[in-house]
Amino acid sequence: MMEIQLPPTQQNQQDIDLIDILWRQDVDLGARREVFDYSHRQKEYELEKKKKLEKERQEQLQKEKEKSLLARLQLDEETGEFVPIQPAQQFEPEPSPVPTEPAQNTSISEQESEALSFDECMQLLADTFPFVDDIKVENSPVFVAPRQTDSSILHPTMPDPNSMQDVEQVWQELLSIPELQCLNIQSENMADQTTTTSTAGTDNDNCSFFTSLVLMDKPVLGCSPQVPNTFENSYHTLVQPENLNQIGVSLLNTNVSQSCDSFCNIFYSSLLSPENENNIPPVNNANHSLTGPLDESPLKSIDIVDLSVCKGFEADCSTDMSEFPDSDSAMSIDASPNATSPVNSAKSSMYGDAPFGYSDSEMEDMDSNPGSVQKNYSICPTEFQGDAQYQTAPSLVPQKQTFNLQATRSPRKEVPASPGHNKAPFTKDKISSRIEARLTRDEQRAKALNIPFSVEKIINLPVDDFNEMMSKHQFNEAQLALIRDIRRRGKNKVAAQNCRKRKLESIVGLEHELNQLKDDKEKLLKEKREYDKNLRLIKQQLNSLYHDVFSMLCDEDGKPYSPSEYSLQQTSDGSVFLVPRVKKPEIRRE
DNA sequence: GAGAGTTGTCATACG
DNA sequence: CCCGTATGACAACTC
Repeated sequence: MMEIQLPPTQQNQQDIDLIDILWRQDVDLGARREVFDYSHRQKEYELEKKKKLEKERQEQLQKEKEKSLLARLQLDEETGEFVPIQPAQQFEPEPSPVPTEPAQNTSISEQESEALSFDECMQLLADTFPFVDDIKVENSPVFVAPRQTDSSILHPTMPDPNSMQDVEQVWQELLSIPELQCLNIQSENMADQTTTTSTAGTDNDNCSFFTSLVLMDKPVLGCSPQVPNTFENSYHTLVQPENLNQIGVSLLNTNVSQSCDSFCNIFYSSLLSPENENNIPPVNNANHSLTGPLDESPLKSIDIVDLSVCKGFEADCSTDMSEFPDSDSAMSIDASPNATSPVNSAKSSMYGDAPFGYSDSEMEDMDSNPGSVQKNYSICPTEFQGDAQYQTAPSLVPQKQTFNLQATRSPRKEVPASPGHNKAPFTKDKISSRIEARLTRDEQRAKALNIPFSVEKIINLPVDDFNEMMSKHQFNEAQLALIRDIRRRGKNKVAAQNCRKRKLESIVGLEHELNQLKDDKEKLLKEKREYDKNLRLIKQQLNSLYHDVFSMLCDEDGKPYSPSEYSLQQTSDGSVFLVPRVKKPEIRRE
């Protein structure tokens, strides 16, 4: 299609005629008149421009999110990874976001003003965060405040596939925020509380915030049809602090959809809370409303877990580890775990501490006894926060069970993925743990013992260089044993590989040789057959020649010689004689 | 679930 | 004696 770009000022009658002519030419091809309409295309161009702007806004917002996320992280010097700042550091014990004022003090007008501020908030959100608007308006009726909804503020439009993708992306990012992931743990604690404080201990109770969030990813998904009603009914009353307090309780006793409902309630109540109401900068407020109220109690809950479970865990670890048998290696020693590198802190994980004093073979024991080790991991969600965190309560997070199954199926790969650093559940950690899972066992062991060389170096350096390198560092006996074992195993591994390669090559060579010999044999047999054939032919010819010659011979009487009585014989000099046949056997018999 | 192939490891022999 | 290498045997894992 031809491109005609004329500013309206120059669009004179001649141009319009030209457009008409062109349109008539192209109308057979299905072109519509609008194609040639400058204003129409101008509109399209503006629409595209708008879309672009929206996209840019989204990207900017994502960047801001990442920034705020990074601000909440600190660099783990040991691993070089970013881990969330400890809850104790990051989250000062601040008053609950839930207002403590009695509900009766809140007048209807105040509620309305709050509702208006909510609308303002929504307006600001809609302006700065259009796809959030989409989420709220299109996907979740929960977010439409039914009584105060102003259609001019919330524009319900048909879901755009692109915006839907953006929505999913946003939710995934939300889920990757450590604080939100902590919701999982919080919900577990809630579930624990449920089992201890209430009698409702069904599976439904195990629905977690995490689940809610995941469900929000879909038809906001998991929210039951009653959600809008629930929200509608409780929208005003939710603003009251006592109801906010009840949210937690309702969470404990609800099923998945109800939990989702509660999450929505909390989400919105956080928007409505006075704390958030005061500082309204749109984007920040949006972020804060997502992370703020959600990240406090969960992390407090984690602390409780830290204090209760992990201490026991550490004790368990120490006893368990000390019970591990000594190495199978002759070079291994029974150095005590106390003789460890100062690098290890008291909080380092079992894999960080325990291996000292245990050679690689013990590590293998651990590898091969996932039950003895991984069980311990699984009871400490905050200390060991690789993928195993989800093992803490499989029933709580059913969608993770497939992963757990896989993890138990190949414990070898999984155990090493337990770096033992104090990490928060964070997507990045998951990735890194998966990367670690690809490390060889020796690499994992070397890492666990803080050996400063790469396994590759340990194995491949020449003896002199290796000894020189070793002399530059001070190692305890466990480390020395491990390094020697790594070198021995590495060398042997390569040797075995070479051996197999040679064996295969030898087999291939022998097969090749065998085939060649078979070919040769075939060739020789063929040749022999040829020779035999020729020989037979020559014999026949010779025989006929003999008879011809013999028949031409006559005695003195002109009679032919009888072949039975005479034969022709040739001497070495080529002369031929007629020799009478001597019946030797008869003579001998006589 | 059985079976073949692959890989890592160990034990042992040898140079 | 130590070290590296070669190789058979075994176990774990994968397909």
